[in-house]
Amino acid sequence: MLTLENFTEQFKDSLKKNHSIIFSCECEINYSGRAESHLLIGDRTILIKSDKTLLVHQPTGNNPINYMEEHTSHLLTKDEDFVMLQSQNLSVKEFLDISIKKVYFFHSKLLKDNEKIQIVGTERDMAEHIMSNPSIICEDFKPLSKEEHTKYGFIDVFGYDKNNNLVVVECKRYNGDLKAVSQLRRYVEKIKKSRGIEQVRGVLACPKISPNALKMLEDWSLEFVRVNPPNYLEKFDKQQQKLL
Amino acid sequence: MLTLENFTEQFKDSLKKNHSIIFSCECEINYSGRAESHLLIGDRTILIKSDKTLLVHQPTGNNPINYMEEHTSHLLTKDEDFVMLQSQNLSVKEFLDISIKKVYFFHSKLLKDNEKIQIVGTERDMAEHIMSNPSIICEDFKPLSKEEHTKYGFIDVFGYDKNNNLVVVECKRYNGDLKAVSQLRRYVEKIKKSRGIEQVRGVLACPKISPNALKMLEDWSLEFVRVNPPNYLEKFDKQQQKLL
DNA sequence: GGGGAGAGATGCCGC
DNA sequence: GCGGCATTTCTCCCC
Repeated sequence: MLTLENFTEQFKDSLKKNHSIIFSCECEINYSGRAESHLLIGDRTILIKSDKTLLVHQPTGNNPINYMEEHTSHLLTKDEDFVMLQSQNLSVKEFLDISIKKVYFFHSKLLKDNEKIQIVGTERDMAEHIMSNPSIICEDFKPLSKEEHTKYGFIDVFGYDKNNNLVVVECKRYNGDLKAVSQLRRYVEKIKKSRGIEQVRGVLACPKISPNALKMLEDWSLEFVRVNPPNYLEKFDKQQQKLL
Repeated sequence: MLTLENFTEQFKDSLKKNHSIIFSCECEINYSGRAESHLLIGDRTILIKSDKTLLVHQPTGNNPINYMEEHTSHLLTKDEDFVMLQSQNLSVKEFLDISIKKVYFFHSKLLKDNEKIQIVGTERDMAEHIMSNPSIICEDFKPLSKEEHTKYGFIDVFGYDKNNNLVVVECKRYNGDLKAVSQLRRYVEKIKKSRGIEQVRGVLACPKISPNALKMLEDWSLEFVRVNPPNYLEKFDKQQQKLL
């Protein structure tokens, strides 16, 4: 447990030095900006990063309960029985007030990290997999390009079938839902209109599809092709074997 | 700076006590599950919550760079020059390996928080505002219900205009985009089909709309009604005055 | 648990 | 900056 005096002093010093700041405290929080939120007293963990991002975490759950984006200004003022942290981001008109009653611990340090994460197994990887293995979609499918840009959105994969019909493919790495069908339909109708062709096929390529989405596909004469998600599953199997 | 021995001991003890754990370290991270990711060596801050949620934060940015959801198991094993933290969630088949080279600080404490956040200014508030002030949509609009459930999705607001035409309203609290128009169109066509009526109006109610979305609305004979976002803006103005 | 949709969504890319 | 869209989206609600 820190005194509020010690906390105030350390906080101001760390902020000036551009440190990453971490502390746990008992506090009350009010937010106003895109929406408005209120959170009564409880224990939370607060991070302020070197880019002045602020995150407030409750003791459970994945997401921060409150947050402020980078380039936020943080002002600490000590009162009788509490410390007020006022975080403001005027450029996006957002305000966060944290009334801090007790500080359980405080730490700060200049952290350095120049690495960027590498991710495989995204929808883009799935589209590339289809480009390399076009027969997944249908016999003699000839893909033309990927990420075709139209005024009504970007098409994942685009090509011709063996009868020279245009085919629009929308990939989903997990479940195909109503939203995915709507999206596919939008692209198909845009292509029909812009090219003046009546016969354009639309294919939803995903591992599985919800019943309502399948019904909607059929209502609009679109097609479902079962495509397994990208091959990160093989790697998962490998890692699982390694772990067992 | 902690020795890896001290860190290992404290970590295991804190985990057993169900504490919230916070530490900063130099580490390397590999993830395998829904996708796969790799992150080379750098400084990160790691939280493990009492529900066994794990979050990894880089020194900048809003979102965790890696994470594991609640009920994940965390196993620490000490090697020669590093400590390996293996986090597994078998029920969702997700695996995270963190190779920890240096520990800058470690802290743990049992945190207590029973409060739930209260938020105002959501799309639901906007729908309720329209229900109470139906003339926003059109003259003599008579709303029937909110959140009408159809097989093709849930309709925000639903009612009749002065000529007894059915009106489907979709609210967006910020910008109306292609997705919103697709969504509205899906509902309108579903209602037409299920009720066997040709004349159903579709209204997109939002503060602003993108040019392409407006074009698409017109293409499908749908309507745009400018509706201001919920009145949290008044509160923001109040707070802004307070702060100035 | 699945389906559907919002979120103070965020982040990325492209124009 | 906006627009369009994926996200290891997450979270909530309802069936």
